[in-house]
Amino acid sequence: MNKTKVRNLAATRVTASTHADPLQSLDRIDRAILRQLQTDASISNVALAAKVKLSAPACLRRVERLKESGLIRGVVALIDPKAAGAGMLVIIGVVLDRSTPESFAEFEKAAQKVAGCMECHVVTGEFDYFMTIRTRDSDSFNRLHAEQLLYLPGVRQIRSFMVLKEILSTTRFPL
Amino acid sequence: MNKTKVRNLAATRVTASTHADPLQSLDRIDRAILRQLQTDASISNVALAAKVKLSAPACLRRVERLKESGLIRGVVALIDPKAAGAGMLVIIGVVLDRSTPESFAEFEKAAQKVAGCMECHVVTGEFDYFMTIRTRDSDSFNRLHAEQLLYLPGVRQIRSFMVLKEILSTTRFPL
DNA sequence: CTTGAAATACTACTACG
DNA sequence: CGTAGTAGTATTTCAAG
Repeated sequence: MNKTKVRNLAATRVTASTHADPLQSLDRIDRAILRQLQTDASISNVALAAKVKLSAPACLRRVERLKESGLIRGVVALIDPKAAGAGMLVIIGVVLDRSTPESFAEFEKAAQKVAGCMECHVVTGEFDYFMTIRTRDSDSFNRLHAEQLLYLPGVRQIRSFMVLKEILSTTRFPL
Repeated sequence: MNKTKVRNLAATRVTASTHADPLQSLDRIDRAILRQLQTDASISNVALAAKVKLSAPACLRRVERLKESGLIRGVVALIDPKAAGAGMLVIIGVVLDRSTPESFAEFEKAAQKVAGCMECHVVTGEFDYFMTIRTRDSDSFNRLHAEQLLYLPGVRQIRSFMVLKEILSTTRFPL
């Protein structure tokens, strides 16, 4: 009885507050669901329900609540880069010529169109941007570098850090 | 009839060769499937089949083949970091004291245990490693920095690049 | 080796207690 | 939240290209 009350409260808080720390308002079961779905979301709802020791409808309701609350941003298939012929990863530090809003906007617009660009972030420190780019091999990166990166607008300097070994690369979020 | 021949060839190559460029051996339908699943894998198989203009069983077989071939590494739920109370992203460049195998191994082992560490790569250039870490805010990062990062084994220097704005962050692979 | 149609088994989903 | 019932889906079988 009391147990039920606590669960409802927890579930309500999720949908209510998107800010603060929504993670704190998740109970043990919600966390177990998120952990599982972050690892393998192709699991069926009944199997998931069994894992978290819940009935199927109750489990489904929680999953849908987590999606609607925005905590689960989406469910996607991950492609193995190496198998897809893009085993090379390069991290790029970019310094712009001028630090004007126009300069930044122009660069960002162009950067998103760079083939294989997976990430692009504005950062503090000695660089203006960090980008990560997936490509096939050093030849293809060299081509990309010469044909696209060097022509990005307003760029003063580009420093490339070739990734020799990927120790860790996860989409999983610690709960 | 020629069309069928090409498709068969394509499908065979996928399961056969994991190297080379498996993407080249995928036909139009496989690419459409991958594009869709990378965007939203929560779609039902019948809906996916309709999108790629195929019968449900045929579509399901292709999806399973793509999984078995390793091209689809997995299907996962993505959590919104901000909603999960980890809206801050920091990129860290690490320089080790000594460049010995033991030194690298020890660091890598410890780095994977850092709370919120999403990526860790060995790189060429002025750094030995790049790591990306998700955390709540500057306070929590400062704590992490003082309590964990500074105690990573064999570290000579750590340079932090705070991410001010995430322009692009995708798991989607260009096909 | 693939495709699509039909049949079966299972699952998601709804209504209700 | 759980139980029971319904609708829809995944999955297998099989015949055909």
